[in-house]
Amino acid sequence: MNDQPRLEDRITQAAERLFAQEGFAATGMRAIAQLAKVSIGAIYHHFSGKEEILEQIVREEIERRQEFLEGLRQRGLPLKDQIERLVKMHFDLLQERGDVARLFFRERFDPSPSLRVKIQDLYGNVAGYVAEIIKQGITAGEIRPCSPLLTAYEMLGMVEAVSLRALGEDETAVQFRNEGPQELATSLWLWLHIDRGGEKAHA
Amino acid sequence: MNDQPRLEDRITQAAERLFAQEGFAATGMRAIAQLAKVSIGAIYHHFSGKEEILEQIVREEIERRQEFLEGLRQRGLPLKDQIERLVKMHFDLLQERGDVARLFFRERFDPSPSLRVKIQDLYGNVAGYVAEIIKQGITAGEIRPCSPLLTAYEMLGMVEAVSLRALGEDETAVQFRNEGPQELATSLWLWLHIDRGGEKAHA
Amino acid sequence: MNDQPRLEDRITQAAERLFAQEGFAATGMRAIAQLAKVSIGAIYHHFSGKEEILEQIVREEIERRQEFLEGLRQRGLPLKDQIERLVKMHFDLLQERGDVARLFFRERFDPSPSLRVKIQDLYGNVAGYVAEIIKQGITAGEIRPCSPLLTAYEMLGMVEAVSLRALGEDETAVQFRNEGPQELATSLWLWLHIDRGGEKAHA
Amino acid sequence: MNDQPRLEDRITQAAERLFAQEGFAATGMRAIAQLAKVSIGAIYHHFSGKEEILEQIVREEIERRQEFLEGLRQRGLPLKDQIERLVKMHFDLLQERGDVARLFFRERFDPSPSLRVKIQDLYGNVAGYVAEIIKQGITAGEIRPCSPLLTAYEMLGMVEAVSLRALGEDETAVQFRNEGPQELATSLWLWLHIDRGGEKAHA
DNA sequence: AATGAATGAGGGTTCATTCAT
DNA sequence: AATGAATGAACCCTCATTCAT
Repeated sequence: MNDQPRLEDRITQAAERLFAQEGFAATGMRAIAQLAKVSIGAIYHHFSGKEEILEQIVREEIERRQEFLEGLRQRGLPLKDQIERLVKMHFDLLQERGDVARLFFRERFDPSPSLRVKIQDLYGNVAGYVAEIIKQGITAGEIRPCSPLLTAYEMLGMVEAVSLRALGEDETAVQFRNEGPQELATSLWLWLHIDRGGEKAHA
Repeated sequence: MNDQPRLEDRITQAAERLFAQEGFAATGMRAIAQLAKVSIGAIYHHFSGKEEILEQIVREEIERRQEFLEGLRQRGLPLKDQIERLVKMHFDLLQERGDVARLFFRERFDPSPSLRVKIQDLYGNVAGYVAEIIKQGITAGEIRPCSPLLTAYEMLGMVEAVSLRALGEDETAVQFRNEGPQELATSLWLWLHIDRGGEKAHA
Repeated sequence: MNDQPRLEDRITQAAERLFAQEGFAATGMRAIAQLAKVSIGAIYHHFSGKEEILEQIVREEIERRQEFLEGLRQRGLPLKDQIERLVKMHFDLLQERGDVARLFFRERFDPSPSLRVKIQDLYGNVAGYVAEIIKQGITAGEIRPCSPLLTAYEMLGMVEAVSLRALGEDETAVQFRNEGPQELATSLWLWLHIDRGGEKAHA
Repeated sequence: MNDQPRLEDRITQAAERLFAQEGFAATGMRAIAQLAKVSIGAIYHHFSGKEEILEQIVREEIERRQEFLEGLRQRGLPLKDQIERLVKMHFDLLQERGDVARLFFRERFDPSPSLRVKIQDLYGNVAGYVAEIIKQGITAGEIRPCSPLLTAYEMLGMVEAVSLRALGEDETAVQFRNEGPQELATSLWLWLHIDRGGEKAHA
């Protein structure tokens, strides 16, 4: 029975998949128990209820992204590269963990406050980090003056909209998947940075 | 008995509010009936089921936006003004019809295909229209060459991200509500248009 | 709109078909209204409810059979022929009006007393008539002494069991349909009549 | 809590009674739960739905009768005794398990195929067994040549018709209950067997 | 720690019937 | 006579959760 990771992880992994595929509301505890090969009772030994499972998933995802962002920050890369990587992170996460990404997009507007707040925390967290980058860019004279946080939301919104549209299998999705990351990175840089020393911004 | 709008409208209005506040899945027919002051049976007399109520809400919203977009197109405004108005439309819709907006943002990623498809249709519809504007701008030499559809999604994503963050009552939300529309319009124009005749784009 | 028989008949005909095909409980008033091309309200103008429609169907069927039995009685046929015709009547009714026959077999045991009583009346009526024939046969010395009513039920049971098994489309049903009437008539006569004057009963 | 039989049996017993008294379609799960003194949920814990309860009832009844028939066959009784006991079995089952008998008679013609097929299986099973007895009787020269299956249906039909009429409390029912079994056994034997060696069949 | 039988409120939907028109 | 919108109780079933084992 221990041929798998810890029982708690089996539960969150099963739940993650089902929440994303079927929806949080539509996923039953029985389904989670079945997929995790665990008894229903066992779930309630580790979690106080369905919502707590989701909370744990969110918490783990927050940590995962924070680690990524922290790593990015510490590398001291040029601004342009940092932006490029941020964009890439979104696309990669959507490919590797598309289920959970979709789950987040959906539950971000969940009516249950406790849940929504946690997911929006994650979002605010990422936005805050991006805003920080922008602020530094402004200070360094690389980015045109603007409201860092507002601009961060704009950036994230752009990336998300394209990423999400890239999820399907239709022609547009495929195109977006192929061209999206590069196009986004170029667009963003073009939009943010200050054209110095006569270089043509739109060259 | 006719001191209220048509029964069908009372139902959709009640459903709209509840779907947005509680979620589509979490909203019961009984709750809709109660809020609409209608018997459950009456709902089924006008709609084949819960999903059809949502369909109607979506359909109406599509029509509402299409009318707006059509009106915008026919006015023959300068490109910059069109974009400004598009942005404003989003913000206004979020204030006047915040419920339905939230509903759409949430259910856009619902796993139930019938639901998702309907809402994504609305989104694709708007995106298509924006892409059309962009294409015309490119032809007219006012907008830098780019993939119109991808850029449309970027635009909509930017506006949405800011609009959504502007929904709450915290300090940031208030700020976004005040500065957002103008900032977005400026940003977008700055980002899209071609700097001609020696004007400084970032002046 | 009067391109059909009386509205009342349209209703009973539609109901008859649906009751037989779908079951009494499973048939909705809306379905009857639809098939009869009549409004629901109109049905309630002519019948007090669903049960009364069934009652009317039963009543009509009772009359139909009573007419047949009355006609048979008045013809003064030899006993053997009367039995032959009784058997044939069952088979014919099952072919021509199989729906309603099945309906009767089913609802004969319906829990609703008012309904059951009516259908059992029909059955008792037919049994009484058959018992009468048997009694006359005994008096005439053509039929062996026996309890006429009990024997009548035995006879009807035999015929019914074979008729019902003959309803399907499987091999056995087809065989029963082909051989049943003759075999039943022969069997019955063999079973009932007194072997007089040295004729071989089992010849 | 275990002062009663197994919960599953309580459910089938309650359902059996209600199905018979009220009809399968007219019996609600709530009523079953109430009579069985069980929660609705518990029913669904043991059965996949209402139909499965019926299935189980049918299955048990099939087994009960098969055991009886198997026991009868293995006793190696004279043919006449076997028939006598078959008839008696029907009457006894109608007294001891009148509910389920009525249930079967009614639902045998239910339009829902899944239901009908299950019950007709039971019937075909019994008929097949009776046909087997008849076939052996023919081979042994004790029964006149005939189509065994058709004759089996005739036999069962006779017995059933009398049994059913014997169910009520009116005068005829009482009479049938008293005289029926003997009269049926005598009739059947008279009808089936070959008069050998000059005995008078109708003596 | 782990099980899974049991709970019963609530899910969406259908129904026979009523009644204003 | 005829309509069909409206009613709300009842339908079968699923749910998250509890608890004796």
